[in-house]
Formats: sequence, C-alpha cells, structure tokens
Amino acid sequence: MTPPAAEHVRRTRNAWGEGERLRTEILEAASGLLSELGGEAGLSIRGVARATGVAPGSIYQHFRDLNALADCLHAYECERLLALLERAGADADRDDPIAQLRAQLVAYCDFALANPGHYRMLFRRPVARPSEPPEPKATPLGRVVGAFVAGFERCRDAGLEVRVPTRDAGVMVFSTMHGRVAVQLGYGIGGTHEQLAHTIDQLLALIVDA
Amino acid sequence: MTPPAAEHVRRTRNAWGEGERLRTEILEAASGLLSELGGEAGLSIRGVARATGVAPGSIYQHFRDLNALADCLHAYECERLLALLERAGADADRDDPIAQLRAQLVAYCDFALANPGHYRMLFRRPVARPSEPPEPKATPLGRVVGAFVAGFERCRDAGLEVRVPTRDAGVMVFSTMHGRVAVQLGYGIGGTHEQLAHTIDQLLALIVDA
DNA sequence: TGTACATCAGTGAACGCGCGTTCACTGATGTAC
DNA sequence: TGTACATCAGTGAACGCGCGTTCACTGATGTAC
Repeated sequence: MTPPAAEHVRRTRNAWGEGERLRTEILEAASGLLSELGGEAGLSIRGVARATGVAPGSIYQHFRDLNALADCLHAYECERLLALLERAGADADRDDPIAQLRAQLVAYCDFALANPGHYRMLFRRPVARPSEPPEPKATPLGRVVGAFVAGFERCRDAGLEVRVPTRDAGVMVFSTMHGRVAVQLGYGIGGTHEQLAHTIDQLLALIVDA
Repeated sequence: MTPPAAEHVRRTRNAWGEGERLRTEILEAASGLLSELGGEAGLSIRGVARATGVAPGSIYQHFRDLNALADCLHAYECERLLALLERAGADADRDDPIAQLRAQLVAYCDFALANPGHYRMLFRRPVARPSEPPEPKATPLGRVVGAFVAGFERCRDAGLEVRVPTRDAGVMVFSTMHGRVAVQLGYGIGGTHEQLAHTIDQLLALIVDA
C-alpha cells in the first residue's frame, strides 16, 4: 500500500520565460516512475510532483489533469522508442537493409527488457480509456509495426525477395518478438541478448531471401 | 475516476455451516469485475463487496486482505484456464495427440480473446508483488507452457518426430500465440478464429512431423 | 533613472472522495444439560 | 421439552490515508511611461 519512496528532490525554479522546461522535467520524472512502479498503474499526480520536486498544483500548469499527463507520457515514451529504432537503423550499414532491420529488432528487444515498466505502458495500455477512439496506426504498436514494415519495404526496394506481403511480415516479426519478450519478462527464459538475436536472424532468413 | 457502476445486488445470507460459499461468490464476482475493469488495476475490496452484494467487512472473513484476495483470484482464474485446456484436450480425438494439442492452443486463444481482462491479469501480473518470489513453474505462464510441453511429449510418445526439444516447442508455441493475441487485442488485426487456427496449424506442422 | 504595473513560475492549504481495514454489534441457528 | 449458551454469517459505522483538483497567494522578473 505504501508508494515506493520517491525522494523529495528540491529544485530551483526556472527562469522567467522558461516555464515550459518544467513540462519536460515532469515527463522525465514520470518516466522514471514507470521504472519504479513497473508500469502505469499507481502513477499519480502527487507521486509525479514528489519525484519532480514540485507542488502537486504545479503539474496543472502543464497538464489538464492526470489523464492528460498519462496521455502525454504515453506519447513521450512512444517517441523515445521510435527515435531509438530510427537511430538503430541509421547506425547500421547504409547499404544493407537487412542489417538495418535486424538492428531495429535488436534495439526493440533491448528496450523492452531494459525497461519493462515503459514497455508495459506502451503496449499494454488498459482498454478503458474514455479519451479518443484507438486509431490503430497512431498506437505505439501500430507505429512500431509500421517501422518494421518500412524495413521490409526497403529490403524489397533493394531487390531482395520478401516472401510475404510486407505488412504481414511486419506484424509477424512484431508478434514474435512481443511474445518472446513476454516470456522472458514473466518466465525468465529465452530472453538473453544472444538468443533473441538468434531468433531475429532465423526469422529474417525465413521471411526475406538475402 | 468513477468506478464502473457495479449494481448493488441484494443477496440472502448463507445457511448455518455454509459460510464457505461466500468465498466462491466473492471470487466469481471479482472475476466478473475483471471483465468490466479490463484487468486487475482498479480491483478493490469495496468494489468486489458491492459486486457480491455484501458489506466490505464481510470480505475479511474469507481473505486476509486485498493482496490475498488478488492472489486467490489469480489462482482461481489460473485453474479455470487450465481446466479449460484440459477439457479441450480431452474432448479431442483420443488417438491423435496433434489434434489434442491443436484443440488446446485454439482454446487458449479463444479464452484470451474472449476474456481480455482475465488474460491480462493472468499473464501480465505487475512485477511489484512483495508476496513470495515468482517460482516460474507455478506461474500461469509456466503452467500453460507446461501443458503445451506435455502435449508435445504425447506426440513424441506416439512415435511422431518433434523437431526441437519439447520444452522449446512449448515455449515457442506459447510466445507465438501470446504475441498474436497481443496484436489482436491492441491493434485489432490477425486474430480471427480462422487466422489463429491457421497459424496454429502452420506452427504445429513446422515443429512436429505428423 | 524610477516607478507602477503585468506577467511569470510556481506554492501550499484546503476540499471532498473512495479506499483498506477494524470492530463492536445482530440475529439466526445449532448444542449441552 | 426448555433454556442457557456458543457459534455462525454476516452488518454497518468509524478510523485514517492518499488521492485529484482548486484557488488565493507570493516573490521574482520583465515592461510602459
């Protein structure tokens, strides 16, 4: 019942005209809480305020209410993950679309295993969200799948044979990795970096003819 | 913020010597709430009491506290699912271990898609449970994987060639199905009964030589 | 250069609420003698 | 058969708590004249 002790940080207020900085500080603190709490459940205005070192009321200058804060945090984490995937792809061999895809898949798994709380929030959002209707493509799941689909399209554009429709291929690698990650997180097996990399190689070899 | 309206059911108290019946009534009511709430988050003593039609204090005659109630509910749902799998296997052709396994996998997917809230509770239990250490084999995930492993062992015993160690095979089908279910639940694609059955057939054909 | 005022970046006390949990109780049913 | 007592299956009022949210405020920094 006791919330995890979020140390009461003292902070110096932002300079005149830079109030928007608190918004980012709040999101970063909330992001840290996701790790401590292991997910979105238990996230509260007061907890985030404590972690930020700010009065509860101050949150409301940047977020309409708890729901809006959760939505923004969700979007914030989603962008972080997608940026990570993009960077992983960009860091890989420019002329090897398979290597790029592989790097993105590895980055995805690494993120999930290193940040279970963030991962849970991103992909296991509770259904009962009265806000707006889902719109699958805008969902983190949809966007990550989209990134993988784009990877397969790059393979196809490079003249490699992709044996199934690229959309199906994207969904396939996502669901396989999501399942593997869940087994590791909940069961503790099959999720070493090497095992996952091996699965990724096998999957890619199965789907695209290099 | 308002909890979903759990209609205040009036109930007649149990007869002398049959007080244990309330325990089951509570678990059944809590199970119903899992559907309404879409998962374990938001489950409360008072909510369960309302759904059962009983005073909050009455819960404590059967469960030490909220945590114990959640643990028992977890076990209760776990048994329900495993019984479902067992029945599915038993209802299939006695002499066809592949048909039995197939029936269990289909039953598993059907359960997940029909009961997202229960599924989430069973397989996405928050990490921060101070109770006892996990003990993977006793976990729903562990036991379901175990049921699948047993299915592959029956195949092997029947003289069929299982191309990977049965344990790996069990983990493989579980993670594949878990991923597919997650994509359907969060994204709305790939999860029709036919598509899942098709995936199951493909997977089984890949793993065991019939 | 002074000064009155506006704006900014917050604070902190207060509210009402639902929650978990406790506890003295109530009324019906069984049991000992 | 009567009756005193024990046990059972709950009730419902009360407690203290953390929560979301509001609101009047404070003190520092900018701006108009």
